[in-house]
Amino acid sequence: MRRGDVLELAVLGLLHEGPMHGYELRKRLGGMLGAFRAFSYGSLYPCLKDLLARGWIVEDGPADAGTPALSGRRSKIVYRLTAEGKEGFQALLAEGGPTAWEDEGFGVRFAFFGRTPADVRLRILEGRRSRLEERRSHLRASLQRTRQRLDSYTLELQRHGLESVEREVRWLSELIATERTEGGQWVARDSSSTQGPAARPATRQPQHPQQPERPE
Amino acid sequence: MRRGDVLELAVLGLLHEGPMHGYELRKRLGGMLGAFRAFSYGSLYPCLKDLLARGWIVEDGPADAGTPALSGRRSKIVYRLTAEGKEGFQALLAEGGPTAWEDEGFGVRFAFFGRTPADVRLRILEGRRSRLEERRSHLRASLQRTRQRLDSYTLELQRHGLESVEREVRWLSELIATERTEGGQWVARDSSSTQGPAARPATRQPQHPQQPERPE
DNA sequence: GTTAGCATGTAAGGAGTTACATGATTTT
DNA sequence: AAAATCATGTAACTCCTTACATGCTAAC
Repeated sequence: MRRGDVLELAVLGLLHEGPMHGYELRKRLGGMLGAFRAFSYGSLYPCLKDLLARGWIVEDGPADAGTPALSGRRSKIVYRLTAEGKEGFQALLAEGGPTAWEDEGFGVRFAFFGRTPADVRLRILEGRRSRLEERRSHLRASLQRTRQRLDSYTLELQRHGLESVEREVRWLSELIATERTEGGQWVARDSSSTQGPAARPATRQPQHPQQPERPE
Repeated sequence: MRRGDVLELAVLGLLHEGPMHGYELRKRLGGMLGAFRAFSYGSLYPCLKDLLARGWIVEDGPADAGTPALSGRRSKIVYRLTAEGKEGFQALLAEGGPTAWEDEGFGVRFAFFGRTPADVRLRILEGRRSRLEERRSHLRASLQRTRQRLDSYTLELQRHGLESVEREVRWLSELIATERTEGGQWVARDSSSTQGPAARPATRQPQHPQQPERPE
């Protein structure tokens, strides 16, 4: 059955912020990346079941300890991360496998960079960048080849795609540079020290001056 | 069984350029959008089987009529689009359902705009744009809400995501403007008249003159 | 003559969605 | 007291990938 990497990672990451029940998790999931699709309950609940079975999370007594009026009966099931869960989360993050450079896999991992050791962060950013550089050269080659032979819309699509990829590569390069200079030795220890390097990577000019694009 | 919209559409679209066998189709599929993932044979061949059963494509005698040395025995199975196939293709394009505004669904449809009636093109572009505008306002709201409370990486991710979406909306708006002024009444009639409106939408300076390097 | 690449398939399974079924709580 | 929304789940289905199985043809 093996639940999906992305969803599992996201759930574990969110539960670092404190115990939560399924419904709430799903909403937070939707908001996380903005563009991230919101994982239906049909995926979420089975995923929670798996994590429970593995002992990475446990059902909690009402974490609404403050709120009155729900004494004996509880309709919410609140999940809390266990020590094993935290370990598993770190292991998944560090895994770096091919899933970590793909769009979604990268997105979730980046979202939890605040809890990720510096070396792993760098590895993921660089892996993602080379993935995109591959895509870029593929697109460039395709544009060269087909220059004349293709109809205008296909061309426009490829041109726009190429621009997007180039933009993303520049973004990653900036982030990597920042990590290299600032983020050298910081490592997460526990959930209270949620503080990475400075907010924005270096200075960000409106126009990208020259940037020879890092040919490989 | 109902094969997937995207793959089916892509196959039908590609076959408009002339008969092709599976292996070749798969390669073209990979190149189409550049970023488009390359659909494994495990999806492609069953899809072809479905289309065949529906009568939208037929097996052709060796369309390598020119090449010698493959007389009686053929190892390639060449597929050709039927009239029903062309009709079905147009119907799928025009469908406009929610799938048409999603990333992949939009991508394929755009790639075949050269064969799409002007009114359908406009509808798809506008649908896509409002989809992205939704995403944009969602992201903006999220950024407002969480300004302080979130760690720097999550913030940076959302900021970058928002910029991407805004860029995409501008692109679509340019395209829509061009369609409105130039592409008024053009409609595809048959596969020979593969010519939409002018190549690039409106004016777009060649800011990056040529790609000098092209690594790989 | 054997490796490499072309070419066609199938079976099993992974990852997720939709649609459904159910009940509790809050709002109107 | 009805309607909305919160909350939890399951079964069936979709779409696609991986891994396998097979044979042809070209190149070295």
